[in-house]
Amino acid sequence: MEIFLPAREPFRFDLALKYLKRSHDEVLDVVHGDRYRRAMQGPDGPVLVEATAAEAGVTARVLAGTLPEETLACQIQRQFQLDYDRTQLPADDPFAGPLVEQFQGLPVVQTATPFEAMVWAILGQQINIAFAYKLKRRFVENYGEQVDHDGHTYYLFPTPDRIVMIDTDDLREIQFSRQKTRYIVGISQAIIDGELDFEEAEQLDDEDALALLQKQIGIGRWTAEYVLMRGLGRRDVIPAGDMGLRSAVGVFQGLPGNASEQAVRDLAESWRPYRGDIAFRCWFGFQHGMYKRGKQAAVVEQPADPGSY
DNA sequence: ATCCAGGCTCCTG
DNA sequence: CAGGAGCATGGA
Repeated sequence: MEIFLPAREPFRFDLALKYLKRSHDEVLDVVHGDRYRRAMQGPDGPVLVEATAAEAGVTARVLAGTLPEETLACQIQRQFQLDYDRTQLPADDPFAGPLVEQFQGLPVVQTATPFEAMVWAILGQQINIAFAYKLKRRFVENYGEQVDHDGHTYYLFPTPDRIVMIDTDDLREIQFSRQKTRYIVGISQAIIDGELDFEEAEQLDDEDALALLQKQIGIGRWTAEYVLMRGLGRRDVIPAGDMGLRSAVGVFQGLPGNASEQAVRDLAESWRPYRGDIAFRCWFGFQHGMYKRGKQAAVVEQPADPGSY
């Protein structure tokens, strides 16, 4: 089975893949050349799906297992925001403009599920990204179901049911801190108990959804905002407390250090209602060597060749 | 060794 | 209610 999914222009699948290639330790969103592959849960068990660029869109197919065509379409469409309008981003803004222009067509690449976004955000709290990826890799390889195809192993993200069964000492063993362990097991249990429901959050406006998520221990403002932005497709939510954003804004404003969270929020006011799109592009730019100190603030170079990281 | 990294909780004043 | 200490863990 193979289906064509049209994308609203501008859209660049290759840029999305570039974002996904940011770590060698990424084991969920696998990129082989120009192919995106991902294992996920289907109605009849694990499946492996693939997506590649096509003329004015994306082609999606199932490589292993079975999945209803509509489910496949929805998933890929959601992960790559194929139907989002990217023509109204703030092109004239001094900070956002270069990001809008240089990364035209880049969607806010979504995680396969909101749950995955939340766990990933917790893993990323207060540690460097490279190490966060290592933690995720060990976590996924140890506790995720696997799908073998073409001599390669693909992983599903661990489920809440599986996570609450894990001996917490085993998580310490793979270098999870006590807090991360507690937070991740906690939200897994909350999902099982129906206390935390992403479909419920889906129905709420940004403010209320953020408040709902923040009721969980370990989910502060940054994490909640991250989940809305990367897992629930909300375009106007920005994790302004983020170190990367604060650093980028600090460079932009010519400060000796990072900008404050408030300064990021203030600057982002003019990006409404696409603050999330700009924040994501800022991360992408950061990933590609923008925002180096010493450069004239508003001048942003053409992104350096990626793939090295 | 020292400081920092895609924060959070909890306790002060 | 804002601000900060304390936390927890590895990497540069």
